[in-house]
Amino acid sequence: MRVKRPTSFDIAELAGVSQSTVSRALSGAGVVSEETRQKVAEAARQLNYKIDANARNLRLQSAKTIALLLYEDPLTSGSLINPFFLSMLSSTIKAAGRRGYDLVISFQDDRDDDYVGSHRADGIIFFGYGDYVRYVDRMARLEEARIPSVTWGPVGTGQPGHFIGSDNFAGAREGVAHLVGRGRKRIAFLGHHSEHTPELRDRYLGYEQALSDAGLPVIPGLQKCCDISEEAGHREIQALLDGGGGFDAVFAACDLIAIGAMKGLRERGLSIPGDVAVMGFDDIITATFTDPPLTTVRQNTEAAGELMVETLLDLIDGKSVSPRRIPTRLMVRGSCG
Amino acid sequence: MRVKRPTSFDIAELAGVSQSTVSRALSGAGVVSEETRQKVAEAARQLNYKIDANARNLRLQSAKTIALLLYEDPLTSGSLINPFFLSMLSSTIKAAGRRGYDLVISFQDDRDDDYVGSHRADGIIFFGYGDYVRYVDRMARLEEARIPSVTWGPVGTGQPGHFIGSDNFAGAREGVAHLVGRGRKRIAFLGHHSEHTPELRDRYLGYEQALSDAGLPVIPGLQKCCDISEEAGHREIQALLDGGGGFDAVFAACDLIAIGAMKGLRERGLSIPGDVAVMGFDDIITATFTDPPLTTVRQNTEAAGELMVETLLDLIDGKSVSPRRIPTRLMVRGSCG
DNA sequence: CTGTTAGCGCTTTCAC
DNA sequence: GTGAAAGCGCTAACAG
Repeated sequence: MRVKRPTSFDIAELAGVSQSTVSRALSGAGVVSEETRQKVAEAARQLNYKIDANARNLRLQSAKTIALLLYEDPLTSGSLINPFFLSMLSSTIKAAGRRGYDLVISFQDDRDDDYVGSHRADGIIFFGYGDYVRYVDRMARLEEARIPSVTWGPVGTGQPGHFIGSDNFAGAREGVAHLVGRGRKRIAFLGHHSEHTPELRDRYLGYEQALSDAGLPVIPGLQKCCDISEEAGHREIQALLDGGGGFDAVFAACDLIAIGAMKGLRERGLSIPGDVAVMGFDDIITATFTDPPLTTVRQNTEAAGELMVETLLDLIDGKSVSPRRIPTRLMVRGSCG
Repeated sequence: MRVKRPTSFDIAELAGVSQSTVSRALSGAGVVSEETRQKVAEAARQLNYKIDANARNLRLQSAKTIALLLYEDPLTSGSLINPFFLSMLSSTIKAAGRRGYDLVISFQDDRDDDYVGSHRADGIIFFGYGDYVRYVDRMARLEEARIPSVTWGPVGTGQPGHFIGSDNFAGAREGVAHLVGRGRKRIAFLGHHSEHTPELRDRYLGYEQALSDAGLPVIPGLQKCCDISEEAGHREIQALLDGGGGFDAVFAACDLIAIGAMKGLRERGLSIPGDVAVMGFDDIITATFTDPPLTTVRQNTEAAGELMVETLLDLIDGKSVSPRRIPTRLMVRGSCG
């Protein structure tokens, strides 16, 4: 099955120049006369020549490739089925492509230093709602091994590593302020808020801040730990209702939770937003198609992918980088009145 | 930033053997005494040695990598936001990983022969609801260039290339038969059914077949061309209703369309499944969380990823392969009564 | 069972 | 502006 592909020597012969000239002409690097460049380009086109990536990368000691490692298994955990990540994935791949980088993807986060150690990738991007406490050691180790890596998520935790993420605190604060502005006073929170998931904790803190801004108390019992899934949202809203309810709005840490919660509310005969307003976070496509459409805090995935790749490539080039928070944007639809 | 990484010579020196012995010991290929193997393994561990992928692949003229090319752009087309593909993506990556292959992903389908031509990948998997007519030439060209490739989707079109896909015809037939069994007689179809999208056409044909099986006519005007998105489903169900309605069930070519259609029906005050039963295709996670939960024809993404990778690797090994249809499974929930 | 040696295809000095 | 030659780190004959 393997087919003999042309090498730069074949091109050289056809173009009547030396192999090194072919390399110079094609890489655009060295100085080559315009005439020679033309000849070489034509010969390459004629033989359908492609530079051998392995040879090139071996010589250059690089890979022109970024490894994208995902914390969680989308098939078993459900977390990554989160359409939000597909959107992130796409923008990241495109950002890398624009800079001539390929992306290899793996769900086995334990292969981190394998990729860079073997020159299969030049750096790593980490993705997913992981347990960040578990990853402190890993980050420290990668840093020590001088493996360039960027992690999506919690910015400003002070732990080792480089981070890019949304401004979760400000986003949540703005969202909950909107709820307050519509007259809601007893706002529940659905999501984790421990140190293990700093992104969600920031959203929780934004929620608290917005209440405090408005002089409203954080009502005990209205905060529920909740995994990132529709199932969990569905389950926890029921727990909240079983616990006596007493809320007129729900701020969910992500859209999937919000969607599950809406299902639970409907099942109990509560109207949205009449009885309970619901707000999400992320702005996945489905948010437009819930009933009513979901008001939510949008994360800018386009900017996110771009910034992560840019930051990683800076790191690979040895430049210094700083963590960055990407602004969110409130998308007002029908679910909050 | 670049760090000097140990080579097999460093390992050889530390272990007190020759470099080629290191290679043999680590690749597991050649014959090496158990004692030597131990020594080498220990030395490698000690220096945190990783085989250089570029050197290895250059030597082996392979890449141990599969390129996954997606027909459409998830950010602009919306089609790939289709959670179904994330599920496929995940199972494919895992199947490849189990066999020691990495996956590079690109949304630029025009880079097809670049990947294999440059030895960056050993073969290609194509993905997405593309316009297959446009791809006949491409497939023929890849075949001629002896580039191993497998395409997800339409099995048995007779066009060049190797295909793996669900049994769309049988799945649709079973689904519509279920609808008929519940007493529905005027069943609309939402989706494309041209030669450009053979997968959807097969679903359409299954729909026709089920009606014919039951002695029911295909009622003119109840079939609507519809893109693969919630937006389109929403739009086209309205067009159908504006055109006079007259249907008691909708068979949607995919879940996203079904979800959009449900929204449209609700907006017109129609009850599901009371007035209109709705059935989808794919079984994305969200199907469980619609109101009512969506009855749908499930595609087996686990088997799909496994089979695509297996087939591609056979092709790479020069083995002959045959197209395969993967059985679907009807998931009965609430939306069809 | 192990060591020596010859490349894989490319980029990049170094001469000219 | 171009050619000759070295060598990136590995695997696989080939000897011994």
